[in-house]
Amino acid sequence: MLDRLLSMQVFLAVARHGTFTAAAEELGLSRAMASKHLQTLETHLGVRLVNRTTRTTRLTEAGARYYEQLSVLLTELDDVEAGIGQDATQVRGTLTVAAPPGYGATHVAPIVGAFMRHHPGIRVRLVLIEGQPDLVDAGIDVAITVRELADTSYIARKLGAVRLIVCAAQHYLDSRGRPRKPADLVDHNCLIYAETAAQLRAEWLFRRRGHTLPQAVTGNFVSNVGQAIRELAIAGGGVARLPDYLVEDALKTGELVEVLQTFAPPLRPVHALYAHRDHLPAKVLRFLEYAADSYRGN
Amino acid sequence: MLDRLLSMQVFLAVARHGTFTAAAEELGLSRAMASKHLQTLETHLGVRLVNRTTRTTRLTEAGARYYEQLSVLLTELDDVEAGIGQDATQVRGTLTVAAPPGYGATHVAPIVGAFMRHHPGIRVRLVLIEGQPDLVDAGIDVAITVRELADTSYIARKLGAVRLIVCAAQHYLDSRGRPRKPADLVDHNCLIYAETAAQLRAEWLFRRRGHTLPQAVTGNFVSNVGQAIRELAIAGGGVARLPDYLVEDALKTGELVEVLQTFAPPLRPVHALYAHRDHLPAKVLRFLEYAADSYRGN
DNA sequence: ATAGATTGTTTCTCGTCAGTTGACAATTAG
DNA sequence: CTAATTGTCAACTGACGAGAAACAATCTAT
Repeated sequence: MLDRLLSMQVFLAVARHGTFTAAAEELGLSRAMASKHLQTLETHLGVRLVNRTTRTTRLTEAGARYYEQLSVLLTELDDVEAGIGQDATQVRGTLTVAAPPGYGATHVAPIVGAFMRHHPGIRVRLVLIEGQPDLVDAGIDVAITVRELADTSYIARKLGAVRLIVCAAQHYLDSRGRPRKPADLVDHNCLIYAETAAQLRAEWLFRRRGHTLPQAVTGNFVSNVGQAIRELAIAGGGVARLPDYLVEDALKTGELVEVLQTFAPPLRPVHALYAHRDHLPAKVLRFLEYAADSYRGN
Repeated sequence: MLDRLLSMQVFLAVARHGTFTAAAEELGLSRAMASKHLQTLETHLGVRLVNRTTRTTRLTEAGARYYEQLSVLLTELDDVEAGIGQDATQVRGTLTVAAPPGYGATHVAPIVGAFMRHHPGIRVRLVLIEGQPDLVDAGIDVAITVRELADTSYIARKLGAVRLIVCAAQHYLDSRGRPRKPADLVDHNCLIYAETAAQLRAEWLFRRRGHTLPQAVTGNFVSNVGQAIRELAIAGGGVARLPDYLVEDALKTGELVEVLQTFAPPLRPVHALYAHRDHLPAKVLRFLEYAADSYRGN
């Protein structure tokens, strides 16, 4: 089957030039193929479109009508394709970014805001959500995560890392004692962050003599909301392990005090996740670049 | 290259059904081909149109916009094609018929008129012209001829025949004598019909003992307009050989008298000529049938 | 848990058809 | 008359469209 769209273009070219040879040349075809295309089109429609002798071509009545209607339709189609194609080169439309609530509000939102100032036409939907949603289902273009990568098929681009800080309120430490080494945590009430909040135990990683070793901890509280853990820790509820962005204010004001700093737990990576890498629209590509630059620049 | 139009239809079907399998089934393709079509389309546009996992499909922003615009364009295209296709089945538009002036006015015009009464929507342009014009150049759908077929590439359909009548005015015969056999014509002033009016001589065919024999004739008048020859003959200008439809009135009134009737010259065929036989519009097909029926019925 | 069903994609193979080339018939120009 | 140009037809060939089967991912059901 010949490409019907090409057949139509052949017809339009023949109608415009009045000759198969010129039409074929314009479209980069041989005369023979131009002839075949028109014949196919006529058979498809069941109507002769062009009366032709060896020296003359002339549109039939049906051909003239077809020409008028088809030429506007095909130019409209070109316009549509050109308009759609701009998504590949121009930042426009709505960009949907997902991020964890705390980190999103403090770190992602400023980046998004600056990105929007650079691209006035863009609209952004910032979704603050715990856990790792299905990007396609939720219509998310880019998801920012601050956890180790799960086993997904998403594409990940590393943006930076956050430090996990073990900390507690000063008055909690005064009453319960300050841990000096990771093993001391077994005597403390540890506030645990967990996605599936079924267990009241966890393993926190610490660096010791060049090795990363897990330390089992338990406590009376578990949550998938980091801010809840922070508030509980400030209230003296126990020892928390939280990312720096959640606690840096509290550390400055003295509401929380860092402990076990010399056993610096490994950095937790910040990734941008997206569902695929084919034909990404410009809004996504540019935002990924902008976010990466922001992390490098800070 | 995959058929781009089909790729678009695949995209629309996927958008509508939300699944490749259903879309492929609707279009009679395999899942594999549906997938390829969409990929090709996305590559062509440079934009991803459908985000898909193994269980979910969801239009991207560009895809949603493309769907809206494309669906109306493709239905418009269908409408156009359906409208054009009607030329193959419905009698409509303008039918251009060519005929010799005399014969056209007396015989073709009535047929055309009856045809128009049967098809109220049709418009007819009846071109009365001597000679044999280029059908394509002149935009003629059907040409009626009353001559032997020239060596053309046109398609001919025989409609009937006219009798060539040799005749003269009575007072001419009284003064110059009445021819009794074809050879007697050499003593008469013969009025000659000729397309290319260069020669004052011609050969008229007569039937004699089962054979058709030419008789050379000459005279002082030649024309490519039959009616002019008739008027000159009525005025006593000489012997004319004219088709029956031109002289039947004059024969009834006695203005002209037939001679050499027993040597009945061969019938001259009436043909309908048209330029091609592929994809004839209904207006032409039906008119050809109608004209043939009219000749058979009379 | 485990197996089965269904999704979209990939890989591979095969047969066909799109497209070039070259000749042909018809026509015009010079 | 020759030369050039028209659209079309016929033959050839290489690429690519299309189906089958395997695969990876996911949901359902037992």
